Amino acid sequence: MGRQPCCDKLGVKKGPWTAEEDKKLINFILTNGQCCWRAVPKLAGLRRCGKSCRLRWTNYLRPDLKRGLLSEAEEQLVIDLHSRLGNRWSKIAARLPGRTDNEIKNHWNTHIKKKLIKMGIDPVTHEPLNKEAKAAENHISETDGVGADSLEDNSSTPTENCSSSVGSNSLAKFCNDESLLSSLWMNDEPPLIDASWDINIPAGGETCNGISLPSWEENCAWLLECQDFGINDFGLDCLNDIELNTMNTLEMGDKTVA
DNA sequence: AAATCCGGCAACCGCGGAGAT
DNA sequence: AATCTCCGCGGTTGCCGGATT
Repeated sequence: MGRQPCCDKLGVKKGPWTAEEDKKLINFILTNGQCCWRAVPKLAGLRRCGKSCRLRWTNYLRPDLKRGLLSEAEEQLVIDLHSRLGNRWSKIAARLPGRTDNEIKNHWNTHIKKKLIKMGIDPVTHEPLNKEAKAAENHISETDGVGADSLEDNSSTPTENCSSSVGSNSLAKFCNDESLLSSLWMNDEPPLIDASWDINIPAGGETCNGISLPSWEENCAWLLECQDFGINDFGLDCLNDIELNTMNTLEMGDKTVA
């Protein structure tokens, strides 16, 4: 049907985002919330395509993002979810507060995959590698059903699924964490964080599934540190009082810490 | 110290789904 | 029902920094 490009390629900037662009995007989203991404670049004064803005926001600028390496618990959760959902990174990410699909995907490809292979587990099927080889020898196509679609079927309990698919003690241990897993599999919809993110910033230090959520202040602190610009540099003249107070508090807090 | 290699991660690309018309 | 538009997802690419030679 001849799909149109997502944006006018002419005059659209690509590549790494600058601090200035980040400022503009943050400023715009905080002021207006997330609206039509296609319109964002124009309204925010950015020479980017809407898609790029959305990606930058969701993967990097969102204040509810956690930064840093995945914890052991998170990693195990990713492994377990992957064994059920396959490469549905967004679904997996929805169950890990403060993590993005891109982050999880990258972590999977760079760390977890290797880890599993080292442990003798096939990162695709989550079956022991030697068993896989055997199955391949016999041209058994049983594993066809282990893909993502079959995983949609939540008829089996988490523990059943775990014990059958894993040769890893640590993963099995993790799967026995009933409180965590039950909350994950109570229903098809993920708890808490699947709802689209909006400007309702948590007060801070909350937890979800035993995994601590970063506070708005922590995230902003990270942002401000990394971008190496202060609140006043943001040019957030249009922020409302609450937002400005929050950020000012943060800035003061940073100074006391430092 | 310089060159090369390699791993990690941010960002891009293209496709499919969903809603609107 | 067909078409259009937008959004979100997953795969892939390419850059950057650290490790190694």
